[in-house]
Amino acid sequence: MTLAPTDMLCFALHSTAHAVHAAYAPLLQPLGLTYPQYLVLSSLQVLDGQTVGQLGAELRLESNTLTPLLKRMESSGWVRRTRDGKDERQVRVSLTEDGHALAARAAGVPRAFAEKTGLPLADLADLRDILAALRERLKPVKA
Amino acid sequence: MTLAPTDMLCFALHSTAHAVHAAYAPLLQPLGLTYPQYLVLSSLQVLDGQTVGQLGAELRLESNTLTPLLKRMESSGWVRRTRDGKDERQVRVSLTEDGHALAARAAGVPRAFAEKTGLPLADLADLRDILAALRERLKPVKA
DNA sequence: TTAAATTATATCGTGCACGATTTATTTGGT
DNA sequence: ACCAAATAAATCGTGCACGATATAATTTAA
Repeated sequence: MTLAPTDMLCFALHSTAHAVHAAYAPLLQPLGLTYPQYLVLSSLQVLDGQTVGQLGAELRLESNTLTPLLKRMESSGWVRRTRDGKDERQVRVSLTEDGHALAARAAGVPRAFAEKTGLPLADLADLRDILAALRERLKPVKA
Repeated sequence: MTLAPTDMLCFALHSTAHAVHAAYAPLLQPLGLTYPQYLVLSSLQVLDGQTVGQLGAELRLESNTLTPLLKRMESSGWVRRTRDGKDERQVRVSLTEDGHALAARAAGVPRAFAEKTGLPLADLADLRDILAALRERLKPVKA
C-alpha cells in the first residue's frame, strides 16, 4: 500500500519549506539577497569573521555549497574572504560596510514573515523547537 | 537586533527538510531514485496517468521543474509521457511495468524513515498536519 | 469564423545542494 | 626531521527549483 505524498511527513516538510522560501522571496528580493545568502548574512551579523567551516556547521552546508555562494556575496560587495593568518587552510568571512548596512535593512524580515503566517509568535517558536529536535534526531551535530 | 539562524523558524524548516532529505537518500539511492522522483512515483502509484499539471498541483512543482525530471524518469524506463488525445496540450504520465515494480520496492520507505526518527507515528502525523496547515496559510492551493 | 485571450507544457538562465575528488596546509608519530 | 594522516577549502558533475519567456493547442468573443 503506497502512501500518497499528501500523507507523508517528509512531503509536508519539503513543501512547507518551499512555501516559506517563497514567502521570504518578496522580502529578500528588494535587498538583492537569496534565502541562503540571508542566512549567511544573519549569522555573520551575530558573529563576524567566522570561517567557512563554522558557517557550514551552523547552517548545515558544505564548502561545495558555501564557497560559490560566498564568492557571489563577495562580488556583490557584502563580505570579504581572507585566509586566516594562523592557519592558512581556513578562510575567514567578514562583513563589509555594505554588508553591515544590508544586514541592518534585513533585520525586520523575520517579523514580517511571522506576520504573514498570522500565527502567534509562541506557536511559531514551538514549531521551531519541534523541528530542531527532529533534525537533531536525524542528523546530530558531530560531537 | 538580528536573529541568529538557529533562532529562526524558517531555518528550522529549511535545515530539517534537508536532514529528512539526507535520511531518505540511503533508502532511495539503492533504488536509483532521487527524492522528488520518489514523490512522483508515489503519486502515480496512487493515481496513474496524471497530467504534468495535476502532478504539479499535488507536489507544488512547476513544469520547468517537472518536465526535465519526468524526462529523466522516462529515460530510466519508469514512466511513459504521452500527449492527451482529447487535449493535445496536456501530457499524461503513466508508470511502465518497471515503474510499477519500482514503486512496489519503494513501498516500505516511509515506514523505514519513521523508524529512523524514533518517534511515535502519531507524533509524526501531528507534525505533518501542523506543517500542512502552515503551508496552506502561506500558499493556498488556488481555488 | 477568425483574431485575441487563455491554458499546458517546454526551454533558458541562475542559484542551491550534494557526492566525489583535489589541493594546500597542519598535525602527529616514529 | 620526516613522512603519513588529518583537516580546510575549492572544484567538478548532476539534479532540483524558480523566474521569465516561448510555443502550441484550445477556448472565447467580436
